[in-house]
Amino acid sequence: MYAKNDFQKAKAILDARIEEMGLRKTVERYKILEEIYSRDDHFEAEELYDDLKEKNFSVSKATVYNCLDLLVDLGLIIRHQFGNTHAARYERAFGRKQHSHLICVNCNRVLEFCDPRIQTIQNSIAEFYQTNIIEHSLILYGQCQKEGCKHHPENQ
Amino acid sequence: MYAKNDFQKAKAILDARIEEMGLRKTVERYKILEEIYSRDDHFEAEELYDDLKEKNFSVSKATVYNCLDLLVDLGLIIRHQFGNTHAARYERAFGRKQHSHLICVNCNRVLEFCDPRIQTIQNSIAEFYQTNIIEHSLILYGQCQKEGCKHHPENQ
DNA sequence: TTGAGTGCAAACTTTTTGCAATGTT
DNA sequence: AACATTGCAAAAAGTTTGCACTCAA
Repeated sequence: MYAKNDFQKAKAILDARIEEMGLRKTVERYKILEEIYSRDDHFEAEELYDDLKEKNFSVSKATVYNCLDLLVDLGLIIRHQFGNTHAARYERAFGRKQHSHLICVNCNRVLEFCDPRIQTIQNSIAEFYQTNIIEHSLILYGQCQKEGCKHHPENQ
Repeated sequence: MYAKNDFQKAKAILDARIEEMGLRKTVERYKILEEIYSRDDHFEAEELYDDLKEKNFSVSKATVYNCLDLLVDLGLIIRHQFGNTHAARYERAFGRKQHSHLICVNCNRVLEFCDPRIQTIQNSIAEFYQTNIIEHSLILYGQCQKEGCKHHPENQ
């Protein structure tokens, strides 16, 4: 299965980096990584916490947050700060092609899209300002036409 | 003065829309708008609150937040959610040309830049997905070379 | 054995809410 | 006078921290 290979890849990197950094291989870290790689969406820390609890693998929130930080640092997951919600959202880094986000301001649904021109822009700016650019985030806010999207009258 | 005209323009709109919506012309709303239009940066709600207090015009935080929401809705100010800080940041909408942001992950400084290609991308995506796109946000995260930028060793 | 990592609860930060007091219309 | 708006303080929401206990090395 596609996602399973991605998890194996991520796990191998986590393994290697944990050893390299002299950290400990705790059950929690691997369980959390596995849970994340079983998902295909943009989730909040709280959702991950609830999911694990529901699957009878309870971890404390502190551990969830600690682990998310570690996985972001290692590049195994990506953190987003969308403008329409308070909480940070995460997604796995492998097995999903690089993409940008189109957020529906009515129903909060996230649509992913790719456009190679963004990388071109990033390269131009990096060169112009002689700056080392680490990453970019392009978010479009719009109104999706999907069914079930509750259009607020004031947004029409 | 440049910024003063921008404030007058924003104030006129606020005036008109307040009447239109049957809201009340409170001193607070105009003071807050004026304070915002005297600034040229990306500030947090708390900073605005402190500024007003320092100028001997105290408003409650509730009022600051309420007013910021109103001004965003009316398009007189712009709200940003940058990924490196917790709090939302705001800037005035008039008198500043449309721009994107380059954030230094070391010192949190905000550099503004313009690139017309972003609008092109937005238009393509809007057409492709047959979606009404209201706004876009492109944020680049990098390491600036400005003096006083405290480079964290782990980021090098 | 040892100290990194965990769980828990308390603290903290940012934002929202409830309610009585105020002031615009 | 009516009620939208304010101030204040308390609550919420998301995240971080302190500390005692646990378990991987």
